Amino acid sequence: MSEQQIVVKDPQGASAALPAGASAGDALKALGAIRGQVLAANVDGQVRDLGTPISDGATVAPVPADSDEGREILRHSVAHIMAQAVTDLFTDAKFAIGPPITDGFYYDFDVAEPFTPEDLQRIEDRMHEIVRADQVFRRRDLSKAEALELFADQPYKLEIIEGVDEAEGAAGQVVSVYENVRDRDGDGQAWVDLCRGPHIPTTKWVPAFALQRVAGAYWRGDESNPMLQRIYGTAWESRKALAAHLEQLEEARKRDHRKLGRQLELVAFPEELGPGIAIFLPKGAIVRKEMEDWIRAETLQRGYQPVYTPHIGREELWQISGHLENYGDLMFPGMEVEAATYRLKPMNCPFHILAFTSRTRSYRELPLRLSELGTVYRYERSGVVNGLLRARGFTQDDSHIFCRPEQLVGEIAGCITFARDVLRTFGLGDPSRVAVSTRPAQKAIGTDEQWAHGEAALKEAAAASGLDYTIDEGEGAFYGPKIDVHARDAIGREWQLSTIQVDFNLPARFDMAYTGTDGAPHQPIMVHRALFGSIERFFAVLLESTAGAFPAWLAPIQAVVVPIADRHHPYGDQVVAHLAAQGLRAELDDSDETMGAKIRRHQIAKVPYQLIVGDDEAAERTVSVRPRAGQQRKGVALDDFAAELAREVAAREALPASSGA
RNA sequence: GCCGGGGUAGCUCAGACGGUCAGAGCAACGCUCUUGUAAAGCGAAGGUCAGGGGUUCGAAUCCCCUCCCCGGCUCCA
Repeated sequence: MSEQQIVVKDPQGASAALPAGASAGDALKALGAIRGQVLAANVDGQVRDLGTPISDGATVAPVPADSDEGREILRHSVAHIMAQAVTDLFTDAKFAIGPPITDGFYYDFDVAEPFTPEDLQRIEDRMHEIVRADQVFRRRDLSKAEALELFADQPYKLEIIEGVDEAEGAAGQVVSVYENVRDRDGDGQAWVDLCRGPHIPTTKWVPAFALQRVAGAYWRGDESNPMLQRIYGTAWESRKALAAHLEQLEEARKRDHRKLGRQLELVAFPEELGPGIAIFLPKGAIVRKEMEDWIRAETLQRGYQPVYTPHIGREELWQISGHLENYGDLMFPGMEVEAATYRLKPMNCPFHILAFTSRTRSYRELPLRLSELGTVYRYERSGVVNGLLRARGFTQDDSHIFCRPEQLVGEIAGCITFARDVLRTFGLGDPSRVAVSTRPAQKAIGTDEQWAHGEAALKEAAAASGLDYTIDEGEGAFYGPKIDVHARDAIGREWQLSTIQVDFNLPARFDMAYTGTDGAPHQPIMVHRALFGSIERFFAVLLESTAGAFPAWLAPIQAVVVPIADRHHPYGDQVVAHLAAQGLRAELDDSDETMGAKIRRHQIAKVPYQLIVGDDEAAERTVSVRPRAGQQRKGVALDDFAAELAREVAAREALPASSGA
């Protein structure tokens, strides 16, 4: 057959002739496209194994190991290797699914006893053996019946195979499996897994991996299903990339807001108080107050009106709103008082609605934007509480905008702009992701038309913002669709912060109305929005992103005066007074310590500026300015420094993300 | 809520086959030192070993229950 030839080309148009039956890998070699590590080939827009036979006229592009696609293939392959190692060591283990995920992979197993850390080490050792054994990944296509027989003792695989027909229709009669050929010269003894692929050519193509942890996970993510044991791992295109990733994880651990919150004396979680409830200590309270002052001023400027509403109210309110029915599990139990039941508020919405309905409203008042830093309480399940990121009591920068239908898109657009301004001001840059969430499959109230209208308005406003957005199908709140804004922090992690929600339902449930130009009552549309999301969560993100090195305008102490000897205390007091007179937060360190110890302490506390004062400075009315990061400047006139710092604070300058880290 | 791992002084941690195992460093307190750029010296003090129950001659150590924390799952701002 060698006389038969096929021609392949690369996306740039270069072509090469190959013998018939050549593989994708052969094609890449012929095209000169294998440079460095290539794990797979993109054939006519589909990622395939290097061993896939290719047809005449195919366009073939390499999938490099250091691309997102390449890493996914690598991680998925390592997941198979892990599953093989587990089944080697635990012969009765049933295995479920093992996909690649962001930065790694996992595989779920059903085993009699949960894995121990020692097991993890054994599994990892066995995986290294498999990698060294240079096992080939070979694809085989089977009929459904063949697959059912092959996996007869693997109930989870059977369940997946059974589902194939429904998912893919009559054409989906064929399922694919990948076998790891364990003995290259031998009888074809292989470890087989149900899989779509693609995979790396052989196990020795795994440059670097590590197993990380074991955790319980429900089969198919449903808590009514049995709990499986999930092993998480990570794999990279090089040892260096793996080391960099592990280092990044270590950096994240160092920045943990619970740890920094304690070290920097910002927040405390006293056990006596109960889980998920935080105390803001004086230093943390200053940072929070600056955040609150900024958002309050900004909110007023954008035409919102402040309201204050209480923490508790009669249960009837949440019956009307539907929260009790749809959200009841997350509410603290009722308090019986004078034949009525009161509840802590899990949301501020009904109270803002009551502010609206406190009298008749005219169309002239719309859009009516009510705003509050409202503290809410949610009975989060015990296992989910996580410092300030997931608390049982937290404060939302919550606003509800009541508007007419034709105002809706404009109001949403205004919220998106506002959300971007929040992120930029706090040094988080532009949103990393904007997602429009649509109607949930279950537990949703309202008509299809209302949902469609809300979703359309959100998409229109998102498109108008110029930001790319994605659709999160079925992720909306029970009362309406929403836009979530995500931001990336200084070490690359993504957080969901702002949320903007459209709601036709609560206005109806509360019989809200305004008088229109026609003199008749009309129902307003309601927009819920929280831009920080929760002050506590945003605070935590800010803390982890800056590693505690807050920009000067947020720093609890902006400048600390370090006197060289006791005799410099009077001048130090003058410096502090001078700065304080300009509204700056300055302190004198008059503790009984050496200067070196003081400097070290304040450096660790990430104070933006240390002002060293001794005989020279006192005589000349200057300070030696030792910034948290960068060069020290001696002999700076006190007036000049005060003016500089005041300017920096007023401008809310965000420091470079790396400073002080 | 579920699976797994934890809880020793304010903080970080040692001690754990049951028997001088109640320990260290830092912080806080007292005294001395008065300092020119990331940790001065000395002293005294500090703990129902998360809480409760059990096994034992004897429990920080073994067993059970509860509380709290951590990593995940589910859920979420």
